[in-house]
Amino acid sequence: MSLAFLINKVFIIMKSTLSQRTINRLTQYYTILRDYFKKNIQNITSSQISQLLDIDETQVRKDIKSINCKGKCKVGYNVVELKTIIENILDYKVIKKAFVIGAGNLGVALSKYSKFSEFGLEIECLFDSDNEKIGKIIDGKEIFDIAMLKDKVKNTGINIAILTTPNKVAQTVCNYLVESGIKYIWNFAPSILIVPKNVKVWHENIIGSFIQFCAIENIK
Amino acid sequence: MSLAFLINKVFIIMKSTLSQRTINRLTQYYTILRDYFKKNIQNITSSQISQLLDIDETQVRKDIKSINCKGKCKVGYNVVELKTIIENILDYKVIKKAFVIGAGNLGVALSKYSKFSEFGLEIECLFDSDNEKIGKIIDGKEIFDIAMLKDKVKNTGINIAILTTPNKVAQTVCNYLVESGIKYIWNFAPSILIVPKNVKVWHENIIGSFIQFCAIENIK
DNA sequence: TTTTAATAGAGATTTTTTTCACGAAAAGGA
DNA sequence: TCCTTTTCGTGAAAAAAATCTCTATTAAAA
Repeated sequence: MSLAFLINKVFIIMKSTLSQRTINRLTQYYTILRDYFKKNIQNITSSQISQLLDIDETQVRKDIKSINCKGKCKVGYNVVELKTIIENILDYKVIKKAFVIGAGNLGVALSKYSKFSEFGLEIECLFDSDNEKIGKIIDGKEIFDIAMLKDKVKNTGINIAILTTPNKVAQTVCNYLVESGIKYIWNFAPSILIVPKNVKVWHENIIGSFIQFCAIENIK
Repeated sequence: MSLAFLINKVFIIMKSTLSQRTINRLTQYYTILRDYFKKNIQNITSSQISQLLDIDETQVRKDIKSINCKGKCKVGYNVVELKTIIENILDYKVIKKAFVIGAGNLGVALSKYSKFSEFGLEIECLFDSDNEKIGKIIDGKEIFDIAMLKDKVKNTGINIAILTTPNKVAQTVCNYLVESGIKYIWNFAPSILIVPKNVKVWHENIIGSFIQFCAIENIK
């Protein structure tokens, strides 16, 4: 049993015991850590994180403890160490290739978004059904006929799709994605998709998120 | 004391007692209700919602109870009624005007996104500092010099900004937004913004959201 | 060297959220 | 009309999460 195997095993065990909420907060901490890292700041305290995110100090310490990162009294946590641990636990550096489905405004914007690669997400290519769009190149990524998806899945082994089609065709396209072998769907359409148990959907309900913001802050 | 006033008061009281989690789930229920409404389905049961969203049945009923919507045994909830109540509580139909800051790919995509208006969000115009972009029209909305923001805030009374600038200038631009009178910032840059207490920020950390998806589903 | 102040860590407590279990209502068939 | 089944409604229990309190550590000042 190699060391790498053991370490990987530890990570798997740890990640599985983290609650969704903790994972969410870790991504928030990570944002700050990137920033501190860029500014060459070496240490960060739980109260600094706490103030920036409006999260209880003890909560921050508990989260950090839960990923086995040790802090130093009077100093705080080492920025590089904490950042690296979060990267490893949350697989920030593992390359995840995906297809963008729908070459509309959002699909194109996401395909051009260079930040993704910093976080391990690489867009392989786009798919659309519009003949006007098929064949065009977006930032080095070709737009293919959606009919070719099945082959592409087979040839590349990629099983993540970023769904950016209009609402009304979302379920139809989704069914086709499933049929083509896609296992993970990051859905930007504001609709709930029905999929088999072995396919996972993550809803990125942007407008719903804004409505939440308005409701919580009572924006009129 | 008018009826409208009383009703409004009841909504305010109710909204303030709703937890963030409940508000989040209500936006999810709303997505389904829109869909059922379009398909002309008249009733929906807690177990249908529960199955679509993988949320406990009782939880769904408790949430719906918390907004004073009554169901009927053996029938479920009236789709139109429940939809309308959620719309009223979460202000789906209240028009909220906003500025888009940054006319890059994302800023333009959001400005062109026609769905927003269905949910009460209207983009007034865009702002950028790039002379190449200033003066152009995106879907009927002009791109202005960011230096003009202060005046625009004063003239229109709009106090919501959708921040889509690159990370490295986000805090600088944010400071300028605050100075210009913006009170609510919907931030798409993956960085935490420091603002005064009277300004509220809502972080839409898209890539962080994807990382969460990967971590929770253990995508490799 | 000693003292002080800042900060992590850990256990206990409280609060919130979710789930369970059961009663009541009501539609539809016998 | 009565029975059966479905589904809502609700109080109690359980689980999870957040917060509080106190202790231990350690860097830096006295």
